[in-house]
Amino acid sequence: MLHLAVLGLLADADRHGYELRKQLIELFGARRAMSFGSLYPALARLEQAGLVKAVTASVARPAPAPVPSSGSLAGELAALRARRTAAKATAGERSSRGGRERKVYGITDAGRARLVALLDEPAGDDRTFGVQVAFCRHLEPDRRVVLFERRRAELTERLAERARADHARGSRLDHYRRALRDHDTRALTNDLHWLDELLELERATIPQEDTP
Amino acid sequence: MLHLAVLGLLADADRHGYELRKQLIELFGARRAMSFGSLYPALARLEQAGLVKAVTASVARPAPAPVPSSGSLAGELAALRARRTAAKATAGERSSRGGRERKVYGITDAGRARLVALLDEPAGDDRTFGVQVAFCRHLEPDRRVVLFERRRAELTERLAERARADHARGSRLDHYRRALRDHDTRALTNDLHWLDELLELERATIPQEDTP
DNA sequence: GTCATCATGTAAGCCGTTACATGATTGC
DNA sequence: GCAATCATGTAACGGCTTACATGATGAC
Repeated sequence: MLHLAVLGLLADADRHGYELRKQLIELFGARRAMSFGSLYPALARLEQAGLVKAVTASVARPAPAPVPSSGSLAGELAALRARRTAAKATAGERSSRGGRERKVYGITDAGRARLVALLDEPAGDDRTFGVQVAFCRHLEPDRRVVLFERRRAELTERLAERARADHARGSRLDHYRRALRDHDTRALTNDLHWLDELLELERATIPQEDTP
Repeated sequence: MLHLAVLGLLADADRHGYELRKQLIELFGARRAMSFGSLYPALARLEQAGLVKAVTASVARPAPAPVPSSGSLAGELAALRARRTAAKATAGERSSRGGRERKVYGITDAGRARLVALLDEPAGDDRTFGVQVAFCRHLEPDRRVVLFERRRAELTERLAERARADHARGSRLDHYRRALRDHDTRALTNDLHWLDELLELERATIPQEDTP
């Protein structure tokens, strides 16, 4: 899910980790946005896999003047500070604000391919489907229809399962469980209607290959 | 979440692990029901903590005739088999069907206390709130109101957050993201209405301490 | 005789979280 | 000079899943 979200966002524009998370919050809300603790390692893994590449690395050229190690801890730290300040001074495209050097990532061709593959894959998770919808413009129109219809089938199946269970049980549920169940069913039905709307619009815009 | 669900179900009646999971599926649906891989260890932990106790253990009395170990693997296995068959033959309350001996658990007083504590705790997770509602009849009426109102505040906050984000962004979202956002907002609003209904009913049945 | 269902458990692993370590810059 | 925000990372841990091991019983 994280990979999907990161690749999806980077498909729009190059970004650094911190920025990525802010976007995640804006798009999915604070509680669904992954924490830095998983975001940064994920970026590193994606980079290693060649799906993403650092565009503006804090390159820190071979160390301007290597600063012979004095052996003292304070000296080492001072050297590090100096190196960083230097890097900042020379980094042309940096905006004036911000603390540490950013590491800006961009998506690669392999990354784009991966993104499409992840969008095309069955969701598994409810939240994953939401992310897929958020980025589904990167999908071919016909694959988008498949995505929506797969989801539709899944929700229909859940409703059927629910109906079966309701039938089996003689509706011996207390007030709260009944309220919960009814509400869930309504939510499921709303989801289904929403999908139908999406599908209708999708089919209206792509009347593909119907002239024999 | 698992602890809450298990304690909630055992508060209704004594059950064994396998049965517990079937109930979980019926109540929350197959995809939200925890797997055996987490259910059995959870039961063991709850038992150790004294929140649950084995009611019908496969007691396997000190081994009817200890069967002096022959040293051969086949012999050991045969002995085990015999012991099990014996246990089955003597277990009075077992229903005729089923394979292995069941381990039926019941909730203890400490377990009931824990259940109420877990119901009273802030949800954290959306799914946890659902489980809390399913078992909230074990809560005192006034605490139930607190549970619902806390949730109400949480959802209201999410809607506000969303409105803020919508305002900040000049609504530059593609079709799919806008559809997703609108649908989420509608779902949130429906949840809020549902909670209001629950709260209204709750207050109607308990007009507590209003005569000064 | 073999398949589905009942029944209990263990082990490995995934995916995420919180908490910590580190530090620059801006605004009050 | 202090807090907030920007910025990147690591380490420990949690909770759940899958896959595996084991086996009885009934139905077909």
